[in-house]
Amino acid sequence: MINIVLVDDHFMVRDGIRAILEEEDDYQVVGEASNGKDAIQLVKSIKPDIAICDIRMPEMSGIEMVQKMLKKKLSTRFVMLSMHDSDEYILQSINAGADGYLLKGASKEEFMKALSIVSKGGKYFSGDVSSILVRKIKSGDDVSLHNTKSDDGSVEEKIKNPFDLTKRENQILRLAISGKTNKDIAEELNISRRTTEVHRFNLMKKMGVKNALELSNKAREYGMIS
Amino acid sequence: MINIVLVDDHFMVRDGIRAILEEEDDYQVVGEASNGKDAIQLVKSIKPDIAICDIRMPEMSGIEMVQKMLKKKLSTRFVMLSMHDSDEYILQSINAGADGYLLKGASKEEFMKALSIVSKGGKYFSGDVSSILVRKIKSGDDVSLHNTKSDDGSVEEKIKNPFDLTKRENQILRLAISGKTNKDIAEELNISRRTTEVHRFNLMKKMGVKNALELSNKAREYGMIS
DNA sequence: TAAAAAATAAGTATAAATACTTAGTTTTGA
DNA sequence: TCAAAACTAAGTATTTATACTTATTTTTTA
Repeated sequence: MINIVLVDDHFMVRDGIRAILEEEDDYQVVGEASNGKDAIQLVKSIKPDIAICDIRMPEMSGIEMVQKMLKKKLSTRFVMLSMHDSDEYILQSINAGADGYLLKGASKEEFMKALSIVSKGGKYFSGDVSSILVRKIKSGDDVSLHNTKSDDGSVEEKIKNPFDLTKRENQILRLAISGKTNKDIAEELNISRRTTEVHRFNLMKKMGVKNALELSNKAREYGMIS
Repeated sequence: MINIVLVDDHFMVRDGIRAILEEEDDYQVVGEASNGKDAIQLVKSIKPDIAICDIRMPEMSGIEMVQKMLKKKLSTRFVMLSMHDSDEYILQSINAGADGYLLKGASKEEFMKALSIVSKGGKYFSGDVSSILVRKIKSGDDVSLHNTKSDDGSVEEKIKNPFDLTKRENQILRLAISGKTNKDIAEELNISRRTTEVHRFNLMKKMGVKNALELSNKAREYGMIS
């Protein structure tokens, strides 16, 4: 019997997965959580074989959650669920140490296959993940698969911040994306307009974009906002 | 017995709702569809009491679907499901003629309450809908609750196009939002940069925004893109 | 506490966006 | 078919963004 915990803020999704798993003899749902914090407590106490986790959740993302849990060296394996077939989510999930990545629109068959593989110690990532990895590696990005265990806490920062933006840059990114001009931002942060311009220039360079719209789109693509 | 059809591209959500409804004696799921086109055929042929529809779906949005179906004067009532607590989705749903609006994160209790009300001929909209309506009305927006039945096909246009943008303006909106400059757009469309500028100026005025980022944000907010 | 990183802000230039107006041409729908 | 709407594109002016560099001060952290 494989024990499973469900982590998703949408009860309908949890119920859906539960319904599927209840039809299977080898699996049982032993717990549910609707947010990352509860999930951490739950997984620590009941130590399921697999935790199926939504990526986008209020407060703490599924990816953050997985990282935090893997630091605790639990035997639980993590399968991420996502609405989005996003390169970056898949990469972040791999880097965070997840053992699987599934789209919510996946078929029941794919879903069960993934659970079967992961429960046996394998890894399953939906979509054409290998092509994503190849593309990323070709583009020169460092797709290091060093699973967690970084002796410092730097991974955490990295995940939320794929481009190594500083605190100020992040702040200005958000304001810029909301439609504020450098002048507006400068006033809001009580700094010079020129300073704002420099921060914006730097963060755009870091993210490899050439105007504010691309910045907005890339930030969205990489899940850096909302 | 209340017959229900589920329309959602995520099978897990469909299964979740099915699981909830199977616990209830008064409800039964008589059909499922994963896209708008299939749903229209399904609803036409089996005429359920209620169709529970996701808003965001590939090809045809749930809102579009509801409009098309209401033109056919079916007795089926529509409850919209959405991940987003968006003013505009709620308004669009009301305008399209939906009888209910629920968030996917709603509790089982709220969900059942909504179905009960709608099945009895009432309307249920989750969240503080009244405050949204008040706010919209105060802001001078025309929140006309004329349910469908417009003798012409104009409603359809309106829903997708809350700001009465022309075809060209819409085209340029999309390109502008993707990060293209007026020059890029002009080249792509084989028109003068000045023409592009005019179109952009006009559409920004129509949408009441003062820069490209606000344009992007508003277009997203109003579900005009992806 | 010294070195690295981050934040600050100026200079200089160019490109692009924004804010309109006017006006000719083409499409379209009643 | 003919008026309205849409598309086209020019003029003019101002503001803002982009693309850097250099350099000082402040904050972090090893």
